[in-house]
Amino acid sequence: MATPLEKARKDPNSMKAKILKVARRMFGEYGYHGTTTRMIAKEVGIDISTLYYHWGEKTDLYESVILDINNDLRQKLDEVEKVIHGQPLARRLGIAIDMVTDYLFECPEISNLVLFQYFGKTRKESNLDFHVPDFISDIARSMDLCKTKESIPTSASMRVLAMMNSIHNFISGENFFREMLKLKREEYIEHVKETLEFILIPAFNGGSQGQTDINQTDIRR
Amino acid sequence: MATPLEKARKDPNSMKAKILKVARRMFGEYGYHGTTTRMIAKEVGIDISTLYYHWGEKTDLYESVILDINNDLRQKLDEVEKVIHGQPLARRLGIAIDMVTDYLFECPEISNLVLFQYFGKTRKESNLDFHVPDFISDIARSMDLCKTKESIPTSASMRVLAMMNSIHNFISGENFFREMLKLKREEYIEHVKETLEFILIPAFNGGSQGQTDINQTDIRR
DNA sequence: ATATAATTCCATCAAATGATGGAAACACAT
DNA sequence: ATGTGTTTCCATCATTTGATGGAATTATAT
Repeated sequence: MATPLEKARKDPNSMKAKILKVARRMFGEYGYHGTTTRMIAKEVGIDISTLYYHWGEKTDLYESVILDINNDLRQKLDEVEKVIHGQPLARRLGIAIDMVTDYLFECPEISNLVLFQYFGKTRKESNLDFHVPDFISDIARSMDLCKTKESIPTSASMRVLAMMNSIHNFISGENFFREMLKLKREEYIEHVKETLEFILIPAFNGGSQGQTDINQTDIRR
Repeated sequence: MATPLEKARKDPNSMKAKILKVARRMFGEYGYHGTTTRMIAKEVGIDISTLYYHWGEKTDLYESVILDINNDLRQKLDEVEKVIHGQPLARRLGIAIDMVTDYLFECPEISNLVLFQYFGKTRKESNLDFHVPDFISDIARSMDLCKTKESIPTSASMRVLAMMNSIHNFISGENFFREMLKLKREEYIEHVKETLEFILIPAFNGGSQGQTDINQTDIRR
């Protein structure tokens, strides 16, 4: 109950929670430098100083936003893991894509912020942790990419990153891609799921079957 | 020979070209709002007003940067297409991944800016075109996803986007991912190629072979 | 009802930022 | 050398932006 973030999470009707919610969306849309404290305050309908009263500096608010969405995503992935546990791999993947995609389309700011974290720089470097997120190892294990949660091969981490990013890309890029392809929201979502299944399932579900006669070096040279 | 961009491309030693080069990198790293005209000018080693003299408003410079990287990327993809033409599909993919990845690791600002275009918003909306880039249809045809360049199925466009974005992700995310996985640059690049092959080749190279007994609805339900 | 603490807003600051006018410096043809 | 057009920099503006002090308001406990 110490930090503002914990207070916000405890009472979703509190002003802290309202601000956090708006801040998530705004930072997600415009990035750190693209979002001003005034934009957030205006959107919430409060004075800018009220925002500072609750969250302190802009960097602190941003940091809380990052912690918050990481927490939400983690929770969702745990939930998914419980549902797919014990199923055969292809089915696990299919369900996971379905659930995660639906969830992220409801909270697109999560994908936005995750990608900003990965690809963007801030003028003043932040001191947020750079360590391999827990959920990456969890997913890796869930995808049969490794046995124990402790020793994850690098290639397994890379594959999980590729998978997660593919999903985030389509969520974050909805505005751009959907306009480009002239699709309605529902159509787009359906196409996203179809595409993700097309790309991901063969790879993780024994994709080598289709090309056993071609070795790696041969492919590139 | 009319626009500043054309002048800059004509003479790579001109001040316009120098500024453009730095602007590409900076906008790529920090995004539109994260980059100030002063940052660019300082990095070039000129006064800020010299920058304005050559490129006008910040938005104009940014627009030129976007046009420039799209042009470069397009050119590279044409080059790749010529090399892989006529090869069997798996090999085409392998070579394309290899070449494109190498190129983008040399010009990571291209990936950065492409992703910013897709995922980020600017406070004032830009008037840059939203149409399906030509190269998407070219790639689609090259991957046997459609017959003619004119009628591209939506799913084909989606698959091409998924493929391109997967590559961009690893380029743009190098700082974050490489630090996270404690890899040297060369190791990282090699892992990226391996991962991209792992993910992409099975899907486009008849990935259905491994799961012909599982129909779509079955996978998700 | 009154005292105390928590919350909100108004006014304001200092620094950062986009942008420009005009003087100096430079290039170069005649 | 002189004149012309180009390029560069210095000084300066108006806005925007992050941030804060302090008064006013509201909630809460006694």
